[in-house]
Amino acid sequence: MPELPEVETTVRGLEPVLKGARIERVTLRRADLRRPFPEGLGQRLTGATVTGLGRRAKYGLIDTDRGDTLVFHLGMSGRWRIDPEELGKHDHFVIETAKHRLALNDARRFGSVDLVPTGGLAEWPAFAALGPEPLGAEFDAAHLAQAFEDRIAPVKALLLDQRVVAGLGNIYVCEALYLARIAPTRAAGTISRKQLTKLVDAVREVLTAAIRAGGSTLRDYARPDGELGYFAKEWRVYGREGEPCACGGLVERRVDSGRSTFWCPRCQK
DNA sequence: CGTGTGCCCTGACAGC
DNA sequence: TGCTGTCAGGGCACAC
Repeated sequence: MPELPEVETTVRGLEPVLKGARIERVTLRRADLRRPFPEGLGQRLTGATVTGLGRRAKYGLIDTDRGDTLVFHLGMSGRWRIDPEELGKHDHFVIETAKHRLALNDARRFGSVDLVPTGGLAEWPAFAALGPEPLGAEFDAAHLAQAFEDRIAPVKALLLDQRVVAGLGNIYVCEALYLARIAPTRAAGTISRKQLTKLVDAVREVLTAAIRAGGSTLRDYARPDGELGYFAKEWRVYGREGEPCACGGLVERRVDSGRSTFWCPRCQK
């Protein structure tokens, strides 16, 4: 369930297990995910020591002492399993240290793994065009005003555009728009500065709360059969079609090119 | 360029 | 150990 908070949760779960550890063995159990694994990935990682972990947008970062960063994306169904008792058919990429075995499990294989020079991450093609981190100082009303200027596209579509802001996905965009009382179909360029400020606050609030809730799933992540999912009970509109909103309206759902949007037409304008 | 659509892949459900 | 249809957090190629 990987949007920014889930990737952040994943990275925080991996950190105590990987940081400072030497990678003793790497196993590729198939040739690709969304794309082929990088050439020589196993050799290039084996023997390296993990110096730190991080996150950019929805990508997890594992830095090594060889000057390379392992960049992983969880796609739709990816997750790391820590010390699984046995490997399953979707455990495609396995890293072993002296103490632990980590398996990147991804049933739908929309995820990816890359090895990028740490110093060149910012220029790496997938990162070069990314917008600011939504929890960082660069993401503010002025930034959105510039990104939305003269745009007639629905605000939801622009918030999902990683070039505008990096890390939001379908769920948290719905949630943030709800908190900001902005209709997802609203033409982005017509939103007032005051509402943009509210939207920035809403994005931050939703993500922060989700990361906080994700913290409670860290323990689960550390289990071999770790399942996710305490975030769902905090959703205000996502997955709640037909349920009452606090304003007295009913949550509606619409589908655009196969993707669901949930919102309350009564209080989101 | 901006905008909208469809596809990659597998599994979980609901309904029959 | 049914079957079929629908849906799922992302990202990208492509058409207009």
